[in-house]
Amino acid sequence: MKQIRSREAVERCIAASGYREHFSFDVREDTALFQAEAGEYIIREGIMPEYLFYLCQGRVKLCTTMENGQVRLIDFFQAPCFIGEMELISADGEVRAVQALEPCRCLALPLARHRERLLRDPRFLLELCRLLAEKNRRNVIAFTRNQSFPLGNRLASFILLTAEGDIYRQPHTQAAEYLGVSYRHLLYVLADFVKRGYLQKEGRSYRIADRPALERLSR
Amino acid sequence: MKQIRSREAVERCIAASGYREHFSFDVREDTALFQAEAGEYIIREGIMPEYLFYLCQGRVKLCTTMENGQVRLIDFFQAPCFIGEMELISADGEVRAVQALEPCRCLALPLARHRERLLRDPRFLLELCRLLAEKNRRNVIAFTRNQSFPLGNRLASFILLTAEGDIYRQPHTQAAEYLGVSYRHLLYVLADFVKRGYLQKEGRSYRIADRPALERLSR
DNA sequence: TAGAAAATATGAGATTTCTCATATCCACTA
DNA sequence: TAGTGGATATGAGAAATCTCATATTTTCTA
Repeated sequence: MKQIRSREAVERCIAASGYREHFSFDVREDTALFQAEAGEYIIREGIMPEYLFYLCQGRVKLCTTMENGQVRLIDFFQAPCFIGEMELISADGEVRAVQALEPCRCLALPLARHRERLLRDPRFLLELCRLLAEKNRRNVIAFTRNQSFPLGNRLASFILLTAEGDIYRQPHTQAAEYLGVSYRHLLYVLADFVKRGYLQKEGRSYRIADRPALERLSR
Repeated sequence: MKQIRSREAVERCIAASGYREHFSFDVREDTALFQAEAGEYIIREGIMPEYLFYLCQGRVKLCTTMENGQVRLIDFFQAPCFIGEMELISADGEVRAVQALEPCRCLALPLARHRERLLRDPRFLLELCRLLAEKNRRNVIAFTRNQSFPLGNRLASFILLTAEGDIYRQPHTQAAEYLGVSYRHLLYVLADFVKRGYLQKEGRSYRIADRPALERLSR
């Protein structure tokens, strides 16, 4: 992850993202700005992050490694949102990896200097409560909705969510895990999408060939 | 819901449940104690509660009514936990019903007098953040785990979770919705449980006849 | 108290999804 | 460079689950 030192760029991100409103003290001076390319890690699994991040541009995915070594996709987030806030508030839980899905910009507040203050800042904490409650609500809705649709629909959403431009390219193993279906079945439905002309296979990735169709399916 | 006025009973609940540790100010004096019987509502849908509750004994379920009038089960909670905290922090969201599954005792802090203070109390807010983060984690685990098991396993958990004593009696429509399967299929699997001797049908409710088997299934 | 609406129940056939077996391709390492 | 492990791929049959059709029973209400 590359730091962007241009003060002007930092200020622009801060101003455009509503970042400052989440705190009751002035965070501007100590806030750094990072740029992560697609595939790059913003938080590495198991390593307590040194910053509280605020994603102000881009999309990321959250993963964890299971006992058997398999990587499991957990969730997706898009700007604007905090990253690393779970690690901040409950230092006991495992640290899960956050990886950029496309070029991302993150504001970053160093925890070494601000952890204590954040954990005592009622404005920040109330904001966080609200965001967590909102996330909960979204999860419940997404989940209950998901359950009731066959894979075709959920896969369409997943492709649109994770595609970079027109290219879909996620490890099938992870995708199948995340979508809660067998590897085999995922391949069936992907093949079906190709047959219907929604996707075009290009080596080991897929090009979105009929975006409206996918959007219709994902509703 | 009946108020229990015995000061001694209130103090016992407060002491036994770790209630006071969630606040940085003294809540003891203003805290009331309520008793809810099975089936009774602790929070009614759409009506902003007048208290922040803290469940110190019993299990409850969270429901909401959808546009078409159907009632949808969302989640279950057991003591000790807050009830009505989502309504407190984000006053915009709809208020969802909380109903006792068995006799419950709830400590209750009147919001009229304490809302502002709670929303500015860093200790309470940090606690809440932690609980919400924990709930998130649990949800994610439950969701992803659920997805990968056939109904038999999930139904076993569901029966053990919602049974009152040895009697299972939930509206099939709600159960099917919650478990994410069709009404028809739920009935198939219930019939199968009866055939295998896990359950005994008694009129329109079911008696748990082989708890170990259900526990094994629910793992 | 008759009739309507909702919950319970069951059958039959169609879809979705799973398991297992097997083969190829690719990257990495000894 | 041969070999190993992992991801990709595909087939075949079985299991899980759905949809639709249709009764029966309960509950509510006019």
